[in-house]
Amino acid sequence: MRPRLKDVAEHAGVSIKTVSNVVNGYLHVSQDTRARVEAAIEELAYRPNLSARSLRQGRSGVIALAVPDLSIPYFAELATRVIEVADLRGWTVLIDQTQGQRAKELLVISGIRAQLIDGLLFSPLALTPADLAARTDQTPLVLLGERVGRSSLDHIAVDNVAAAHQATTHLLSLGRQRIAAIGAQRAASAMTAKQRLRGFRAALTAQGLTPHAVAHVRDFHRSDGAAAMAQLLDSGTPPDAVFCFNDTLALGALRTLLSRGIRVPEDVALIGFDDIEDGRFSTPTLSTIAPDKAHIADAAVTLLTNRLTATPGPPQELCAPHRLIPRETTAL
Amino acid sequence: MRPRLKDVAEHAGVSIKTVSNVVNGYLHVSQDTRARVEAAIEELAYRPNLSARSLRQGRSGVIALAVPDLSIPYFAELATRVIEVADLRGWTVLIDQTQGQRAKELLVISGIRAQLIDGLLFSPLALTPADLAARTDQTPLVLLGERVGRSSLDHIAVDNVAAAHQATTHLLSLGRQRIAAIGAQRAASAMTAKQRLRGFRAALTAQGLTPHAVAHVRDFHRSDGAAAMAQLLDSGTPPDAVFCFNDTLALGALRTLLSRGIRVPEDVALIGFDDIEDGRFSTPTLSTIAPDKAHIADAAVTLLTNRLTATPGPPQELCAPHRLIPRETTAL
DNA sequence: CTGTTAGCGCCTTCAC
DNA sequence: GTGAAGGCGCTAACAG
Repeated sequence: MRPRLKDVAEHAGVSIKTVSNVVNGYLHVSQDTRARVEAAIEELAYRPNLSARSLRQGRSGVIALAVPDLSIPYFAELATRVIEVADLRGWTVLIDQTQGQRAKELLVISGIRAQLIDGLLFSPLALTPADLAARTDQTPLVLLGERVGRSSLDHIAVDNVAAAHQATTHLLSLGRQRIAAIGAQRAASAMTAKQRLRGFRAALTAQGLTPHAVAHVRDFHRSDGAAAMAQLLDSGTPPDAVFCFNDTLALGALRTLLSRGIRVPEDVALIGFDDIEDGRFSTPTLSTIAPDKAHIADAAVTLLTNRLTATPGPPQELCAPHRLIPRETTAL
Repeated sequence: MRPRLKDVAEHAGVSIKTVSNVVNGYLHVSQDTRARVEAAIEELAYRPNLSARSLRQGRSGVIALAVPDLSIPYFAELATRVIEVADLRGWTVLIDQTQGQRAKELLVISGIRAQLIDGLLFSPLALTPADLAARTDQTPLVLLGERVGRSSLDHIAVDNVAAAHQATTHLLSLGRQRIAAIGAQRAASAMTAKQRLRGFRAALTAQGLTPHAVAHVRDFHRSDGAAAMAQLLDSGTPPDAVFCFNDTLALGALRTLLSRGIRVPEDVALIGFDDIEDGRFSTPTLSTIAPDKAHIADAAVTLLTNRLTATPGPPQELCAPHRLIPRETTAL
């Protein structure tokens, strides 16, 4: 049996409360008593029962991070940051993977982890505004990535329209004219793809151009990018530049181009989005838009912390910085 | 205030026990009563308090997965699998990142999460056998990856020596003679590197050869692989084949080779270890040893589940399957 | 500065 | 098939 507070108290010859005071770092304990209690804790290898503490205090110190899939580099890198930041602030992070499936995403916001988690960081893919609006669970929630409709929820994301505009403008600055996009999605909930597509179109329109082509994908995976690029190449005039809506799509597209002997960037320039580690070591290295992931993670945890401690205020919509990182796939 | 079991009971006009029976799916509840209770649960949006349940039952349904860093693709892919498998068996997974730092790894096995987690899956990097032997916490623990000394702990890993032998033999089968390794590590705790080095040496010795070179690295990151390859190329005769102790090292090495105009595999053949997604889309695609990650994740969760439910038996040492996947970096 | 008491919400035991 | 009572281990409130 694990030792309890009571056991430590008996062992040290003090009351339960005193042990509790020592464990929780309260000040008003004499040097001598403290030392005796600490010795008893050490000797019995006492560890506080976090379930009991959580029940008593009404908070567990655990938050959940719900993402589509950790094997997607962007989410893995984001999770890394979130866990780091959370750890610094004394939170423990539990991970839920939704695979972007609406059923699983609904479960995540249904309060399935009631009183196990104090708050939830959530990057939804399939939820509709109605789904979020219909939520009854009261667990504080912060959305990462696109706002899902006009939800009145805390939220942190990059400005996708502006970033996509910037990526496209970068391709235009190379003198390219036949600019295609890879990554459009038909689902009504695919806000990220829609916003990046909007920025892409706007940048072209500003120069009096129209998209050379817009390839749709199912997911943002390498294989989708590879297939989409193959399709672009097989149907009519090839593009001379492509904006891929994320880096994994771009790396898949790059693979297709190189395997067909098409030179990058000479024949086709390429830019992605996310700045994942892979793109810094591909050949050629991948130009990209880098969202400030550390900022996103930090802001997300901060928003949640505020919801849990500060007075309730209106939902916050924060915008994380991003920057263009030109690399070899757009080097002249 | 969140509704409690008692509130639901009053609302439905039954006792607490009956509601509890419904919530926990017990059978002996009449159809009618069950329906009334379910309606009340729905109406009040009742969710069981998991902290209270956990305190009462002595188990939380949460396990921890402790890995060095989720932004390392191998661990991200492993975590994905672990979370999936755990979810299927009703476990929730919480992640601890150690950065391979001994202090953090010690914290992980110190029982810091006592009674919050029911068990721990742990992939240590820096711990010594003595550290593990000195552990006092009783939380069931399963080690992933190399055995740390002769610890009597549950454990699942691939046979690194055999796998490294196989990778090296594959390079030899191409007729290469000047075969180098990248990934040796000096730390006494670096069991993975030591075992792969052993398999590498053994395969060469079996053919009457000696290593052309053995490059040491600090971490198994792309940048370490790139730097190590640069060093190999700058010091004497270049190798004609290289076994990198993991895929990220190999992708870093590949970057260095290609950026110097060295042809892969014509001039230098390359093989990695882990079979991460990136290697399937690099140009050229990366030959590798693929550990069966799904098997590892499944076995790990199974070992832990057994510890938590079955009678205590001797620690199990399981070996996960692996296979050689030849791709373009070793294609003749 | 230290001790006592009550109760967080749930599930299990024992009645009925 | 359902109801009542007690306690899991902890901390807050209140004494002393």
